[in-house]
Amino acid sequence: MIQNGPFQLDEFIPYMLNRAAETTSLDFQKIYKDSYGMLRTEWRVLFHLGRYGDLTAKQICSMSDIHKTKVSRAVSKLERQRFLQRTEVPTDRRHEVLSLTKQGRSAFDHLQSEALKYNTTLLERFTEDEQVILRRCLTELSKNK
Amino acid sequence: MIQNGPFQLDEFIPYMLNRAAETTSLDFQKIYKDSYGMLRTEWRVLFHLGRYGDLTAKQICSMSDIHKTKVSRAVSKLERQRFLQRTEVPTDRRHEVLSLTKQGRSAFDHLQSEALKYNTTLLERFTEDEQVILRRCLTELSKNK
DNA sequence: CGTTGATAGTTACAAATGCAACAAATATCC
DNA sequence: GGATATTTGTTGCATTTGTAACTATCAACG
Repeated sequence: MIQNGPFQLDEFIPYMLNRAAETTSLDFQKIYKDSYGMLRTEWRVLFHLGRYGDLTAKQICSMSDIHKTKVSRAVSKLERQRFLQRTEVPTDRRHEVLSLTKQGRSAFDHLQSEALKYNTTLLERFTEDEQVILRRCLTELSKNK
Repeated sequence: MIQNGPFQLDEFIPYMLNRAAETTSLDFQKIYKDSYGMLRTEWRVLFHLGRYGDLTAKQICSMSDIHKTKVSRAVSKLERQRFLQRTEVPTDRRHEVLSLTKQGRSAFDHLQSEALKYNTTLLERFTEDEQVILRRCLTELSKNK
């Protein structure tokens, strides 16, 4: 009952990307969810702060393309759980610089090493050349033309 | 304030996959949302039926890894909008075979050609070899180990 | 100044989702 | 046959999300 034509659903790139993203994200989610009760957005905010240093919410939004309401809520929860703290910028009180607490830094260090391990298991199925191409394609596809 | 070490957040595969998936899915979503008021899951269910012919909800779940409650709700809405119809299987009345109506087939034909066009614009940035590798990687990464 | 417009971030409300419990039909095993 | 388990699909409820409206601060321009 397979239809004819050149197009195949299983080769539709947005669909393939979604499946791969869901499979790998849900898999890795177990780690930060079980260890720290974090949701995906919280993990990403933590990771941006750990990776790039202190940032404002706005900067995280721009870098990640996560919507500002999601970032706002993730920041609130991470603050409540003492993973980060806010500091008002005196020169412009609309901004708040976010920085990891000691506890947040420790969680990041742990999760970063877990992420590294997980990334390695994902990539070891591919050759070095394939890994380079995959990364290039994904970076390209993330750009909104 | 960039940290040291081999690992880079922007090379974390689940993160890169999610960004690429969101960018492309939201982009293509405009088409089926504006034309038919469909949500992502509804579009996917429609596409499975159009591509693979009549299926039960269970089969769609297995093929797509979409949760059965999401499929159940998408099927209800597609039925309400007359894009598909259910037929009880006499030999096993737990199953219901889903099939596209004339209207559902017409929507599928339209959206399939739009999807083909969109897919082409996504892939034309890459060489033939890169496309093959990308597809292989995504298929591989969709498997749960 | 003072009005207007832009920016950072929060919140209210409706919609979508995930989980667990559920109903109904069938399969299994004694 | 009959108790129990399994499968298919739906529903209730709590959580998460998206949109739009909102507050508060700053910028621009007369």
